[in-house]
Amino acid sequence: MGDPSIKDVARASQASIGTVSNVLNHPERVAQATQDRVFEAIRTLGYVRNDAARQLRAGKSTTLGLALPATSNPFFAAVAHGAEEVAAERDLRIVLGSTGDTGGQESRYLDLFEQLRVRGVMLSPVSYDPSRLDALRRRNTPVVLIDYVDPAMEFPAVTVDNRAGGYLAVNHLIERGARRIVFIGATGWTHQVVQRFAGAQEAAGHHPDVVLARIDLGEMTVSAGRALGHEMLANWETDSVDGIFAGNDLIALGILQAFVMSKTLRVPHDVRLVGFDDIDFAQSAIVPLTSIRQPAEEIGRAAVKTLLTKFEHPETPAKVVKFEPELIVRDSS
Amino acid sequence: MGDPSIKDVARASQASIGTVSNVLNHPERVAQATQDRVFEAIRTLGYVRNDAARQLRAGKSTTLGLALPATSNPFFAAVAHGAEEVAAERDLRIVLGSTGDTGGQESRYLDLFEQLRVRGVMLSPVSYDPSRLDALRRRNTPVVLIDYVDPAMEFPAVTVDNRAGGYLAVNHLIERGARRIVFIGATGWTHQVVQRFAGAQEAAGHHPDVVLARIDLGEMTVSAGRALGHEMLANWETDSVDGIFAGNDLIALGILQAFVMSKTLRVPHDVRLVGFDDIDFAQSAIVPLTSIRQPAEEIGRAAVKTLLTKFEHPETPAKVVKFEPELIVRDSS
DNA sequence: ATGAAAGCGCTAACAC
DNA sequence: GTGTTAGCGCTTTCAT
Repeated sequence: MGDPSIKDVARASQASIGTVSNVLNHPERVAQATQDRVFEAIRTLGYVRNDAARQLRAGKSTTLGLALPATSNPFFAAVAHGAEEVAAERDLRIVLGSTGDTGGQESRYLDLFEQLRVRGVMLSPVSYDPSRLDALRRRNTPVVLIDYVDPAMEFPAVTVDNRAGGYLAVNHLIERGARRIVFIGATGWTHQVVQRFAGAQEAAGHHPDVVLARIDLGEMTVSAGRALGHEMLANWETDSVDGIFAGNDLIALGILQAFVMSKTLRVPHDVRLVGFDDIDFAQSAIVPLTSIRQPAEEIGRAAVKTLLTKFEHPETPAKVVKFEPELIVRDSS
Repeated sequence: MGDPSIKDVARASQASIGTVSNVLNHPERVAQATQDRVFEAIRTLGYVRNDAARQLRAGKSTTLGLALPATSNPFFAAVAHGAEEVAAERDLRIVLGSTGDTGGQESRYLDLFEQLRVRGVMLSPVSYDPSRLDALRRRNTPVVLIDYVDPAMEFPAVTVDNRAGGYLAVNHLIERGARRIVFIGATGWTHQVVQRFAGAQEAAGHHPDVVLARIDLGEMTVSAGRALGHEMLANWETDSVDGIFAGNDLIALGILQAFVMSKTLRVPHDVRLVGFDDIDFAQSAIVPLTSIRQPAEEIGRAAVKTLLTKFEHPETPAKVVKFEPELIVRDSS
């Protein structure tokens, strides 16, 4: 037979099911002696509340959906960590989804969140589809965008000024003497990457003698970066590139590794390298990595807080929380 | 008003509730024309299945619980990734919990899993409590242990031979000439760490001239390692330590960083350093890190597969899948 | 091929 | 303080 239900507890403790429910949810309404009997029965039966039944009854869940491009990237892991921290304080749980750099799983997780009737959704969109989010809004599920501001300003957002970050990175590269710079992005560009490149272009635009190229990877991982690094080495023509701005730290670390292993190219002597995110491992890299820092945990915390505000004041107009990126100079540049 | 339910769909499509349900779950029983009408209504109404109601009716969920010590550690993130991969193939979803190095949240997540009526639990126990797991077994929820074999062999497990890993690490250190070795663990030792130390002791035991000490950290993170590194530097007496075996790569990377920054201690010249896990970032470390590799994603995949087997053949006796760790020699030793 | 109805476990409204 | 009951949305007999 199945799990003990509230009905079994009622029988065992000689109370009605309503009373058992009250013991659990409004103990102050129940006599002490009854409570004792009920708790005793709960213990001996090993009763545990059935969350599905509760939720069905309540009509809404106590879960938040969080969809991020790549949870294995320490940057996003930190965002999730910050979010969990705040959520836990309110006894909210988080269902975390990894949508993939290319967003292939994005729609799948949104489906899941809808089926789960999550109380709110936090999404770092890869393939931004407003109609998808409209559906959420029609069911009154608050949505917060992470690292994307929708042009119509319909949804609140928590972002970092990626464009400014891109500017900082390339401007720094130029100040350090780089003139032939390449930006490493990814095909199926996420909005973030587009913005970083835009900032990079702006910085390069101020200097007529600077050339800014770009290369797209299939995914923004260490191994993709490493593969690219080896490829660049194989085709290296002296002076072809003297500055690299990697779309994220994983790529930067991969490239760095390839260069250092080969021993033919020194960083920063031959090529200057800047990453993005400033993950923890950037500073313990083989050549400590110059990077653009984003406050990962804070972003996660702010996203949950925005949701909490929406719960309490549904009519709050969409607000954008914007963090400023920071250039962290280390040895790689 | 709330979300559209199956009832609304039934009304809008002039079909009964039962028929709508059949369209969704057993389309072959329903005439094509009816199906078309139903799907049309689903679309216009924006109907989405209510997972809570489904689950209540079914009596069980389609979710797996996975509790790991620290999801921000790339090693565990990779384990989770492997698990998700296999789970997704079977349309199972995973609720991931971070129990904390000290296991403070372990019980909390087990509670959650019980309330959720998850179909199976994967647990890397920090504070192993058999009675807690017995409760799960009484409700016929399969459990797989990760990186821990319970002495009674009541639960299947997926493990790496941590003891062998510890042996490999210290044996290697000794072969490279280290004689005064220190192991860095954590208070509230997890079973894994205990085993690693046991293996370390065994290796040291073969060499009468080798001294093996140990230091415990509050948590096994990069910053805890870095703090320890600075402390060690401050109290450095020449020749006091010539080999360090860190309980995991995060600690090793932190120590490494402290040493390299100070420039007074060279790795491996003055101290040889070995980590554990072989996370991706170990090879791009400032001094590429020698480490003991564990097949993270495979562990995750094996855990889910073990659960799947239990679903299909509940009476299968508990089996232990054991992976062998591998010494990866890089520059730090 | 379709419809009617029971019931999963729970909470809240109401009656006593 | 305690008990009774309706109903959340769904799937599944069982009739028709």
